[in-house]
Amino acid sequence: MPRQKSYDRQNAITKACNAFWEHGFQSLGVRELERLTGLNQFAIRSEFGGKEGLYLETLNYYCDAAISAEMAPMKQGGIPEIVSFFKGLVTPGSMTSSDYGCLIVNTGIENARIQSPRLENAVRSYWNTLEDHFLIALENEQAEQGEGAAFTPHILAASLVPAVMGIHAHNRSHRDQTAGRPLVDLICSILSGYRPL
Amino acid sequence: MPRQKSYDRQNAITKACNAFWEHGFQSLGVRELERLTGLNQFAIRSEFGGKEGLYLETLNYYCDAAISAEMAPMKQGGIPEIVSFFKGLVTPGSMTSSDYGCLIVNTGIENARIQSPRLENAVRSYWNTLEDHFLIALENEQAEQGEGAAFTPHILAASLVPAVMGIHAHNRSHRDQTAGRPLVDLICSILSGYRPL
DNA sequence: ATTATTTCACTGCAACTGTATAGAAATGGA
DNA sequence: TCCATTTCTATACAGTTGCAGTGAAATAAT
Repeated sequence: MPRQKSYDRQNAITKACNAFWEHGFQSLGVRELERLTGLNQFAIRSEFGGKEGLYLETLNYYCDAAISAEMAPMKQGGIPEIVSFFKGLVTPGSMTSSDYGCLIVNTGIENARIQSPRLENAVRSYWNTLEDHFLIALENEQAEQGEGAAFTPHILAASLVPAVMGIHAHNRSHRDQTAGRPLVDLICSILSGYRPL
Repeated sequence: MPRQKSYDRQNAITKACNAFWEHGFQSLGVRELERLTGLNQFAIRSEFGGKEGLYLETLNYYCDAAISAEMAPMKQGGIPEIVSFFKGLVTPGSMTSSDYGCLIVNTGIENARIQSPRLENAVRSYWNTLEDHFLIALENEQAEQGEGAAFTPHILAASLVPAVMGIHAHNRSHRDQTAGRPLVDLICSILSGYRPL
């Protein structure tokens, strides 16, 4: 019965994600958004609930992709998997590596003004999820090493999260997805030091 | 001969700095800027060269203040002065500690769209200055320790800069100027480890 | 007091914002 | 073919943006 849609929903979300990632939320007008995603204004409103709705959808898409592609291995792993995650932050081709930094970091900084609780929750949830993954991997590691482990999982996990933010922020600032490598190397060497041979 | 101005220039810059720090550049309209700074539109245009001119002035003010208040000690110091700098990032009352993160980090992330070369230069210059201060302090430290120092100054300096960004980003994201403390502690303990008794 | 100069408050302007609405176009069943 | 339903394009709308212009107010030297 209905007329067929002129866009592919998932494809539009992917394009919207890239667009917001690069330009931010406020700077990206609805008309430019149409152009970059292939959506039309009616679709943005009826399918996603307006610009903010579409943004929220892209945030969820980004989070899910990052979690399943980059974080997930840490749940079954230890320090080596954390090291892999950090290396992914500055490895071209990785989901979590981009000249535009990280959509969540960017949102967290921009959202201070927008003050949208929905956006705030999405951001907070992402960082909680990351910290949880770090924590699980560190607890796995601790269980493997026994009581002699030279770190406290929950404290170390809490300090790795802002390090991730800093790598992203540095990448975006330099518009270079490998710019944060020195800190990645430092973190990785510290973590490796916690893992006796 | 001239009519006296209704504002104090330095006071206006200070207020503008706080306003931009909290709200960002794009989100803060000229009319709200008037309200928050005590300036009038004519003054913003004639005295500062419009909104972007005023923003640039606040960036310079912020940079100068941060450099002289927090970075300067590192030029004559070593690792203890670097440690002090990091602690300042999460110490209420410090110039470099704020619930709104860091004006320069925020600008670096927001400016990806604005693409103003003047803003870009201000940001880049700030991070270069910080890295230079780290480098000098580390070289001082190395000179004091002799050839046995367990770090390479220019590599370590380059990795400390994104760590600073991450602490700021974390603070802003949590709207809590002490939120980045776990990473601060981690960095400080690493640095202290580089300094034999 | 008159004058020249500067700063002021106020209004106007074109461009843009996100959203809403209206009518045309497409679709598949009756 | 006609119809109900959905999506499309296009226009309209009220609100905001940064900036420019205009005449009044203030100031200090003449």
